[in-house]
Amino acid sequence: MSTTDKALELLRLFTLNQPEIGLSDICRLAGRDKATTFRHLSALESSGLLEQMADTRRYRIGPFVLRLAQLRERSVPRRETVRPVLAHLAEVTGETAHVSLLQGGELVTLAHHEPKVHANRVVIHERALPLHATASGNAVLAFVDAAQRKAAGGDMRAFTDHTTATDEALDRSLCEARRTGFGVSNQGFELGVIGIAAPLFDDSGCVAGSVAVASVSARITPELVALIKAELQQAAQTISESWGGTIPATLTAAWGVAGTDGKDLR
Amino acid sequence: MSTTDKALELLRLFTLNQPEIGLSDICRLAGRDKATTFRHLSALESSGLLEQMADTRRYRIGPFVLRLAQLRERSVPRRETVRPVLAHLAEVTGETAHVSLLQGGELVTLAHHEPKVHANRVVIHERALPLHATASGNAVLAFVDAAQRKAAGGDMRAFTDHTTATDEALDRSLCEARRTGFGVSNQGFELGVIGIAAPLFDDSGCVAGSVAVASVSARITPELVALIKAELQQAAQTISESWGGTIPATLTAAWGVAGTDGKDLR
DNA sequence: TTTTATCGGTTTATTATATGAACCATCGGT
DNA sequence: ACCGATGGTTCATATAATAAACCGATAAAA
Repeated sequence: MSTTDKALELLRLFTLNQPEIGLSDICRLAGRDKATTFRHLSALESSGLLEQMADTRRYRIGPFVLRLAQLRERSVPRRETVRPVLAHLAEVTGETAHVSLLQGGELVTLAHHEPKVHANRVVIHERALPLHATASGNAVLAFVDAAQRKAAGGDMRAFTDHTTATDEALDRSLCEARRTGFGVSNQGFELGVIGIAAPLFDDSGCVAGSVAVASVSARITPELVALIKAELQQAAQTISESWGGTIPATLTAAWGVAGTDGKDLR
Repeated sequence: MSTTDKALELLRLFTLNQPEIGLSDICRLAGRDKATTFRHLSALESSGLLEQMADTRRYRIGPFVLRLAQLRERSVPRRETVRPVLAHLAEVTGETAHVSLLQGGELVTLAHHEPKVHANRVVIHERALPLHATASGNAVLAFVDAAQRKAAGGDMRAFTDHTTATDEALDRSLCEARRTGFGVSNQGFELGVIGIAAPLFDDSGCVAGSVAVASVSARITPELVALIKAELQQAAQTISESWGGTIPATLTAAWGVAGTDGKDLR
């Protein structure tokens, strides 16, 4: 591991709970020598990545990161960060993958990718997705606050016989989504289509959208569901990170324990 | 210079005009060896400060900066970053210093600092400052867009005989502010008080407020004005940087040529 | 087709830099 | 005065950074 790596690792020690840390604490947390750590900190400080408070001598994240973040936000469109992830998702699952963004209470599709392997595949519409009837919508609703959840309950049109068109049915579905960490829609939006979705988070710390795989129901097997869920986890992780967000601990926990329990889907 | 410094310097090469750079270009821009630069870039990439685009192999600012920036914004209140700067400003000039924020067309005082040396000093009011009549207001107005400038022209109350209370007078004053890089109010808000102010910029790239020194007019000398201007330059630089902004080139140029021309103030 | 130039990346002997035990100065509490 | 923290510094030693040369791929030029 290079010295630069070691120095940059120190940045990870700063968190919302502990945004300012002194030299000795940093040494303890990093398990490193004091002289070395001091040099690392000095380097980070001289670059503006860290700054030292004059009075307490503690260190905290410096102003330079703001400039870098601004540059990142202006130069890297979200659609582009998502594209390679969707391509991978579609390829390994053999199904259609898409990412949607929660904008003003609506779920709009940001990008999608269709697999090459199958002749019959799910085609993504460009209009807004109904929150109550889709896997993506459920994945998002399961993690928004009560106000937004309630707002979504206003218009619950039944697209098929399977649509969760009542408040009770939707609540059950969301509860399940929170338990497993995935939103699922078994032909609730379109007959013959099963969707599985994971929520996405951005730098605001809130749900920003979802990544989903829409499969042809005839092809679904427990193994495929397990594969899709595993890949969705990975994809949600990657995309959220590239948006400056983090997957909440409750969600990773849900993913951890849920395992491969897609037997009841068939 | 440490290796970490050298690696982190590379981050400065990325700009809005050139947000993505390839290895060879980075070498040229930094004037460094290719192998070395590659190692530096790899280190920055593995930490998430940079990322490499899979297709073009070029590098750009990575997602990790978003997390750091979020942390910075949440944990470092603007008032606190300003306090030590104001203390220094008040001490070396012997006059009252304050920072104001442009919020919704109003100029509100964020923090102020009074010197110990003088018995008679300027006391800062807590209510919003009039944009047309104060040095702070002029410093800000000189760098906002036409729409905001026009909006400020709506209410131009005359606080003293010296207030720039007409559109023409204000325009002249703003023109002068753009030329010298400082907003000045000679007893325009309060009799016996001369204010000198410099604009502040944040990560949005726009004027975010101003830093100002309010002096008792009886004490003003050309030397004091020169000192105040020099210190204000420094302060504006420091504060803007800590807010993720940069002083525009036009402003540094104005500061550069204007020099010490406070003779007409007395 | 061959040639040439450029790209991103890798190897390796040499050299400069990072490392950490011991040390210093300072502070707050007993 | 002492004790145990703190942040910071020194210097012989060990380790990691360096840069010339090299590799393979790609693309335009001859």
